[in-house]
Amino acid sequence: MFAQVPSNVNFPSLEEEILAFWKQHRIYEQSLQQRQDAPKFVFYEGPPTANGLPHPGHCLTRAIKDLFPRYRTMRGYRCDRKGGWDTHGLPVEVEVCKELGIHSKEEIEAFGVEPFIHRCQASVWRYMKQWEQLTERLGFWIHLDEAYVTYHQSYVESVWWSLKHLFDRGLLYRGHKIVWWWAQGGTALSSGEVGQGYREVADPSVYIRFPLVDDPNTALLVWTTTPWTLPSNQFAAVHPDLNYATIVDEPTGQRLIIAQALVPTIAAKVKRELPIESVCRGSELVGKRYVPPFDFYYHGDGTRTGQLRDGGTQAIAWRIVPADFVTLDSGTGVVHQAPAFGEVDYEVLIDQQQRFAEGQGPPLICAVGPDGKFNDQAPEFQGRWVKDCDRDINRQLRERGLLYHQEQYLHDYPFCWRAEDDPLIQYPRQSWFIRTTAFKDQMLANNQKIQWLPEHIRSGRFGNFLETNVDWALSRERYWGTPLPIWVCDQTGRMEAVSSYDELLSKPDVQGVDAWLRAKETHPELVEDLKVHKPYIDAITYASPFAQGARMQRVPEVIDCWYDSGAMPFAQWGYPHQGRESFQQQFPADFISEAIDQTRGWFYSLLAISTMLFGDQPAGTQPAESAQQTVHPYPHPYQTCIVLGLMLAEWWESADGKQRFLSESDARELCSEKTVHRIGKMSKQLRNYRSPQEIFDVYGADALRWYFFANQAPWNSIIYSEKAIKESIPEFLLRLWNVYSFFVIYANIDGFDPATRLDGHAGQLTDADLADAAGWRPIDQRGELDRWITSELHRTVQHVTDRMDAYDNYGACKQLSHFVDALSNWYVRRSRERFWAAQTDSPDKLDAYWTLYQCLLTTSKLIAPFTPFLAEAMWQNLAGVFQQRAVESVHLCDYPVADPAAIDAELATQMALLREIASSGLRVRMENKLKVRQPLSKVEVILADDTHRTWLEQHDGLLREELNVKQVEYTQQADLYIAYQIQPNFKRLGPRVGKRMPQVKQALVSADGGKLLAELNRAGKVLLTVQDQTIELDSEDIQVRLQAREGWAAAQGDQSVVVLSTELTPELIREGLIRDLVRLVNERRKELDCAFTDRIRLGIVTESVDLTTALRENEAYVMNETLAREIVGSPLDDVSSVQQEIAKCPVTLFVQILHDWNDPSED
RNA sequence: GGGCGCAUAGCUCAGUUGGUUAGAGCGCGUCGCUGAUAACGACGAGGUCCCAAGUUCGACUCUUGGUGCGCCCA
Repeated sequence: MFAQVPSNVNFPSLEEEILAFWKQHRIYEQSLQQRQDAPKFVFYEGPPTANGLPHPGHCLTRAIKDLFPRYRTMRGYRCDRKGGWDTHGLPVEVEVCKELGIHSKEEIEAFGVEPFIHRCQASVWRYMKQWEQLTERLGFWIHLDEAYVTYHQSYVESVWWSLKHLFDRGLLYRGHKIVWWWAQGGTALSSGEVGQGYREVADPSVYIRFPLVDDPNTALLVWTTTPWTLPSNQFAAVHPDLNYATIVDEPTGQRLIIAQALVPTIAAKVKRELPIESVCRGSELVGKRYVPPFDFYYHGDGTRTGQLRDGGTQAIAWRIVPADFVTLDSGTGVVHQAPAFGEVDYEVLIDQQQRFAEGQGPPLICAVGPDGKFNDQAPEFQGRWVKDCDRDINRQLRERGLLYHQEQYLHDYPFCWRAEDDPLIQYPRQSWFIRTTAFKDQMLANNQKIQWLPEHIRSGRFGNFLETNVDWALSRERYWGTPLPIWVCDQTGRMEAVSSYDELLSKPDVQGVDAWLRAKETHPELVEDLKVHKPYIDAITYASPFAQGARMQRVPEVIDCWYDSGAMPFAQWGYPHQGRESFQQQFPADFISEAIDQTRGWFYSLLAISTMLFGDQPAGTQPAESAQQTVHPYPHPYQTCIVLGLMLAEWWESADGKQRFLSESDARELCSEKTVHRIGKMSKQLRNYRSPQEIFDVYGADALRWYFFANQAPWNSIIYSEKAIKESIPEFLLRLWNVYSFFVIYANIDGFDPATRLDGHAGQLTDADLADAAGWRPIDQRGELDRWITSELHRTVQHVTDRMDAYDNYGACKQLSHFVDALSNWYVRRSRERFWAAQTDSPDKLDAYWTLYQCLLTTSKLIAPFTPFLAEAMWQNLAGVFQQRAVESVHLCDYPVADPAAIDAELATQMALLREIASSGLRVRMENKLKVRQPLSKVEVILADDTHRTWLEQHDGLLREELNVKQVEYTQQADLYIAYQIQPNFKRLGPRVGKRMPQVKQALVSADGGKLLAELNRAGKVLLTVQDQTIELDSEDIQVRLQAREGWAAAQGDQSVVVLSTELTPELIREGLIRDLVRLVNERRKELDCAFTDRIRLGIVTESVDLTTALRENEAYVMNETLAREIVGSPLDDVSSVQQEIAKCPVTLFVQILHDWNDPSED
């Protein structure tokens, strides 16, 4: 016997039971164990950070990350799933700072770097519990207890190894980077932080004259909103392809050079005519020298020249340079360049430097200190905050006649998000870079080979990003991160990289290890991993190999935590210091997935690091002896990447936006005014989404998973809609559950127990496993309906595996839904009579049970990767009857394989046609208000073609039942009911008739369809004359449409027209009354909570003669349908009655349950 | 400002190498079914397939140019 299935199933509590079962029986571990020697399917976990709470977006990534490994495991692969945690970086530091109530780096240093990083290390585990709970509850199978952790010593040392590798090959170098700098706090801000702090402010907008050296009465006119950068001016940039005008400023007689297109704009600003004297191309201006507004640098270097690489000499600075970024959107078309304070300006400087021989080019000049105050190179302003000097600078320029025009300029400018009054400035900082640009071609080649989903990522967002690659700015001037493993000689400045802690300790005359030892003594609880972190690692010095008596000291920086995560393919194993074999086996990954925001994050860091370490090397790079690597063929380190869309929140808010509701019904109930439906970003502050835990508790993890998988392609953005999640229950989960429950109810009633019908091993309960069971017949011996649903099942298996092999979960889910619908709404619906049949062991009934049983077992395997809980619940019961003889869990089964022999395409077509006819029939009934309970004498069907007619005639039993008619006739007199409309088969004829298509169409449509078809049937072809040319058409060249004629109770489908006989005889009417009666009695049975098998006594009191007659004629039928042992025409004593109406006549029903009836064999 | 993506029913989305009647689910309405039943079925209303031009016998689909929205980057 199967366990009873509750009809009001509670999925969340069911799931909790399944979780306990998996844990107790170690199903996940077993699923790996039994694939011990199978081919690998490699999955990489993109590490989340556990110092924030998991939110719904993480559920999506974790669900997708679970789906494909589960699927591949069932398909016969071994898929190890090692977890991972990202633990370094600024967000962790910020969290700790919040906790301590401090902000700036000074405050951190005052607090002490040592206790600070202790807190960072503790903080990264703050929400560990919640993450573990979410992971488990969602059904995400992954080894969290063996997860890699980016701060672990072994991980850090792997990263060190890779950096040493790059350093030794000259790919890791020190340079400058222009950063958004919080001068008061002494720190750079990430772009995210900068983005938070934009505010609209009014800045001075000034137009300054830069007189030409050769022609002091002519000046470049430049525009800036940051006068304080003028003392650090190095160049003026023009666009080489723009036209520049020399204009005369009449009051002074001075000439000015500006972009020709901007002359009217400038003229409007100064409110006077600016006559153009001459025009030239920007390229003609390039190289001209000018006098900068301040001579802090100019007085020493103004005439200095340097050797150019391709011969000749040139002034190192204060001349016009070409630049493509110059636009006509604002300013004058001549752009002031202060490379210290702007990224593009800095690139101009680098370009210029590269034109000169080594050491001859322009240096970076910068009159401002890291504190944001002018330094000693601008003595006049020294010690003053730069922004405070704007006014004085302007006044001075005006006095010197250089300020041509001044106004106010409103624009967005970033301020520090932690100190609102502090404007940020762009500022050059020394930084370490990885020369990724040298690998651009290799990265592009690697990228070409990656299977991106969606595909456009390859040449789109990701490809473009690679095309515009700039060197990776690796270092961070922070505290909690992987320390940059480079030690520098305090005398020569020469450097070397170190690849492990042991290597460091083996250096000559190592000192400073005691810093860690002392810390460990005072805090024995400190984890050993901290010794490779700041400040302990900074304390370690050793004797320099470069100079006698010199010491090697580590550089102060830590690295970008994106590098950590990108190093995970090898660092998760501690490679190459350990885990060499694991790395070899688990590289590259077959599959990874994250959301689209990782394009420039993890997807890039993985690809860049892997390409540099394990890819082809660009010509000219020196292989490092220390790290000979095997070159792996592309793609690596991942072959397939699903790029998930963003997850959005849905909520309702009041017109003023003050009240927010998470569901429409709440909004209606709780808000008096009209509410607005909103879709937007998830926001912790707005609290515009429910926590995943709430969703699990109310709807369950399967509902959430199915919603994610089945509702849209994964790369589309997805709305975290509670309503839609809720709806996935009736749409799929409950529909399948009902079929399953139906099966169990009747199997138990009839005592259909597969376990008693089969001896020995039952295994995975495949067709082959069940073939020896008593009463089991091969599919081809079963009835049409059984063969049809089996064919549908195998077709579904085929399509689902095809889709899943292509990483298309959405397509796979559609197939699954379609199958469950067919199973529920056609197979079970049309088979009900067979399950109710009295004889419990007729071959037909057993066929029905075996067929449905096998469909359900296979479905539970098919859905196992998608909705693992429901799949397991079904398996535990359906296979559970075999106890130890069957596989313990559906997740230990192989994924079903389609048997092509079981797929019957013709039968599928025929059944589809049958369903179309049934559907049309129901429609005619409705249009003519003939309810289905009223039997009708006849339905006539006209087919568009006769191919399947014989089959249909043989299977009209289904139609008779479904449509409740006595007779189905495939009529010969089609012309009476329908007209044929002939259309060309455009796809087929298009290439043949081309431009004549409109005429062909006209000819066909206006022809007599009936005649044309008759001719076609007779001769196999017809001739059509169009524009004096004859075209021969065969039956495939045309499409036939049927059109029901007016005046009949008819409905048309694609392939058929159904005509209903609406004539009602008294006999038919009486039969209809009986069907009504049966329904009312059964409704009463239900009210009385009858068991399915309870027998009753029935009393019927009515004055309707028709009904009484009908009852007399159909007594046996009524008794059978209602399980009545006796029917009387009078009230039953002590039995409560119900008052009903049949055909507008009052009827009183008495239903008495016969509890003493206990012999099921009697019927 | 640049890159990428999206735009189809009230909502969320499909739409397969261009083929002439553009679909699904939900929602809404009507009707029906009823021992799977807090399910289910049928039908209906609802579409300038964002706009414009082009290519073509034929464009939701291809090309170009716009408009709007989103994301990433500046």
